[in-house]
Amino acid sequence: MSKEQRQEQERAAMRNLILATAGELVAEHGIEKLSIRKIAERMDYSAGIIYHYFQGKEDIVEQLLQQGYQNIISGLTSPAQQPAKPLSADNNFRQALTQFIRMSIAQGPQYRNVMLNDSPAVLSHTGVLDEGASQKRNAIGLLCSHLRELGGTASRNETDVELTAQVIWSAAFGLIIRLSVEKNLPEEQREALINRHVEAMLVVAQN
Amino acid sequence: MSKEQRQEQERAAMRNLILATAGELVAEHGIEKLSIRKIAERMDYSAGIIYHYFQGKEDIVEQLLQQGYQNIISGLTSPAQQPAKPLSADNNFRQALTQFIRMSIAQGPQYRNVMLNDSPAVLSHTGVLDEGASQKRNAIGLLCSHLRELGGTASRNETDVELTAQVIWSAAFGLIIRLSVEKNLPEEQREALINRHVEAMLVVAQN
Amino acid sequence: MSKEQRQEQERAAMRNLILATAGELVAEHGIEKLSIRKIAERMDYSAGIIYHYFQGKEDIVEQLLQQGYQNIISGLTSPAQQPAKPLSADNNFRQALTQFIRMSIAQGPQYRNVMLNDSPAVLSHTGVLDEGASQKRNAIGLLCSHLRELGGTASRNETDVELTAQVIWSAAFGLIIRLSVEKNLPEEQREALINRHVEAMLVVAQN
Amino acid sequence: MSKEQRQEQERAAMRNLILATAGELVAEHGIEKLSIRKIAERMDYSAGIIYHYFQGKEDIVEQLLQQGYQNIISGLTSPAQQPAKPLSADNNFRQALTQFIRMSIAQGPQYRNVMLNDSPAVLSHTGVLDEGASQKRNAIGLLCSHLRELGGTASRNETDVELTAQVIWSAAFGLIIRLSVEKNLPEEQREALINRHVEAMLVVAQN
DNA sequence: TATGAATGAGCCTTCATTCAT
DNA sequence: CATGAATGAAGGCTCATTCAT
Repeated sequence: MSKEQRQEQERAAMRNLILATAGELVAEHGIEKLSIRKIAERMDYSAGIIYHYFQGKEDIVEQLLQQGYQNIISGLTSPAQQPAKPLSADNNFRQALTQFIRMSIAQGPQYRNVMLNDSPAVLSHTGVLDEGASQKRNAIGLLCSHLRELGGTASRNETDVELTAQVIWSAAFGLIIRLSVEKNLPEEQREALINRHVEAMLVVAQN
Repeated sequence: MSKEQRQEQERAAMRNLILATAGELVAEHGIEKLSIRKIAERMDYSAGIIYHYFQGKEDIVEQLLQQGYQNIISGLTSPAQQPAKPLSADNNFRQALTQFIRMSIAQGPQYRNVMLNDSPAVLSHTGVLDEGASQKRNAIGLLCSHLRELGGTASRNETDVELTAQVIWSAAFGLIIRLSVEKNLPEEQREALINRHVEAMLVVAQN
Repeated sequence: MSKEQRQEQERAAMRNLILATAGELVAEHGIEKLSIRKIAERMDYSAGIIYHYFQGKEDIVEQLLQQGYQNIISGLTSPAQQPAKPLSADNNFRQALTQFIRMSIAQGPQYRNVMLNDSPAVLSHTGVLDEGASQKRNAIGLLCSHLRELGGTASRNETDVELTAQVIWSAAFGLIIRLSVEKNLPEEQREALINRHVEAMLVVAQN
Repeated sequence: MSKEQRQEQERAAMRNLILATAGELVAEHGIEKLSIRKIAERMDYSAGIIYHYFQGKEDIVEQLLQQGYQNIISGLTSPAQQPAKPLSADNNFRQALTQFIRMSIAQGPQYRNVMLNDSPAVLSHTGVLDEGASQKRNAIGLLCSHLRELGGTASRNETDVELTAQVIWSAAFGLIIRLSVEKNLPEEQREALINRHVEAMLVVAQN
């Protein structure tokens, strides 16, 4: 058993090494330029060996996207779940949204790769606009909680809350993508935009 | 002259056919998979002939993007410039924003190709987040006008107005992209999201 | 008749234009890079028309070489045949050889193209080393005359004179080619080499 | 180790096979017509494999030239350095020059490829006409030694000796190239020309 | 006479993938 | 487990040549 376990572990380690290396290359040159050979070359392995650990290039790309998705998800939810010190509802919202934006930007190019991918397989993990998303997506669910906490929600039914959360989420998404596309903006302008965005969304949330 | 005209026309027709075919392929498999050979194959022509009409692949891609860009631009400005009957400021804003969203969506995949392209050449036409964008981008400039009209602007300086316009623009951008990625949403949900978005942005604009 | 003549003349003019243009291109980029399209482009004609005047690329190249050969030949013989003022036999030889070298260099790249071409067709015009060349090649014949004039020939039979002429000719040829290959030599060095060469060959001729 | 060695050897063998095949093709159709595909085709391999052994076409051509260059160099220097039995200065010169000519001719087409190549990279190894070449080129240096030994040098300064060596070298070069271009000369004529050339150059050297 | 459309072959190169070892 | 040889397809591009007009 010990032997089998070790083998299993080594296999997993190799798979991770491959994925990590692939990730680096994607980050550097974009997913379209990714090639098995380049992965192997950077790992100082031969190209053939990769086929012992993955079925082919598609397999690797798929795993990469899923992994990317998990990073994104975990990056989003964990901090929000731990508001070290409960602040006012306003500030809770501000902090959660800001963190959402900053964490997403921090993901780098992977965020774009994942969130702009429209293959059904990926979308089943990343879709947020369908009715009922608040149940399936932590991010939307969390936003709904914030909205309820902020009170302007008295007159709203559940559907309305969810729609508002989706609108806020996609607004943030737009800013994140835009900042990633217009990648040469001065730091100050980026900050100003994020701040103005958060304030604007707070107004939406309160209304 | 008639002859020359006909020739010129045929030449233009061929160029358009090539661009259209390229457009199809891009819509189907993404711009990265576009290849001269595939264009020719789908047109039932030999690959070489394409070099009679374009200088190379780059040329084609560029034309494709510019064409896309021009559609987008014209889609944006013209309707807003013709508010058939001046309505209330509120409704003006609602209508302009809704049209902006719908027109962008109507562009189809080309909108994504253009607006997510981060090459400097394209960005010089599509960038909207830098300081001073209200002077260079009709869309931002128009939004600024709307914001001033809506009054909540009393306390705002010019910079603030621009920032708000940029925040609203990128929020709409996020929704548009999201709707294009999550392309299988039910019609009703799409409508609900757009409506909720417009109302939310109105609140932002008035505030 | 007048009409036919005119046509014939125009046809010849066009052929010459094509050959001249091809010659330019060869001089600029080497014969290997010559292409029908580039000829046509530089002439501001379409590529197809060239096939009205020549059978194909090979045809053009062949004509070009022959023309080049004729330039070379005419360059060589005419000045030597007109020693304006008869000098001493020594100086006659010096002048003839120097002119041979300078004229050949003046031909530019065409000299190399022609004289290094080893196709039978070209060789039948440019070969100088076979027995009896003094009868068929003006250059060798002329050198033989000079050798006889210079006297050291008393002890030589005809074959020996021809061999000596061929040795001198190929020695000059070697210098010419070398100067064309080592194209960045300082002017002074070139002159020094030519002078030393001529003096050396004079010694050979006198001996 | 045995295994590694074998692999290394096989790799080298393949590289040599490629270079040899390339050499054949160059000899047959000239270096300008050389193509990766043709090399592979003649080897009964696929074109791609060649990129396992060489970085690209340029790499192959370079190796080919260097190989040719080294053959030429080694052919030149070694015999001259081993005058088995010191003969008279006259005969030393005769033997050295004859060997130089015969060895160069023995190189076959490669000699032409190398010595007529005017790219700076190659010229830096093959240039012989610049001032000071006697220090950098064994062939010229050796000729200078011979010239000094032959005595006629009393009245010559160093520059003059070098120039004479260069003139003799380029004369031999001319004969070599000419014999390679006029490749169908009868054997006897070739021999007669070489002999006459050597005698003529001896006169130059002695004078 | 002259054009421009069109083709098919060829070029160099990269790549995913397979396989014997 | 790991390698390196090998292939076949694909990609961008240039070219000689043909042909209808």
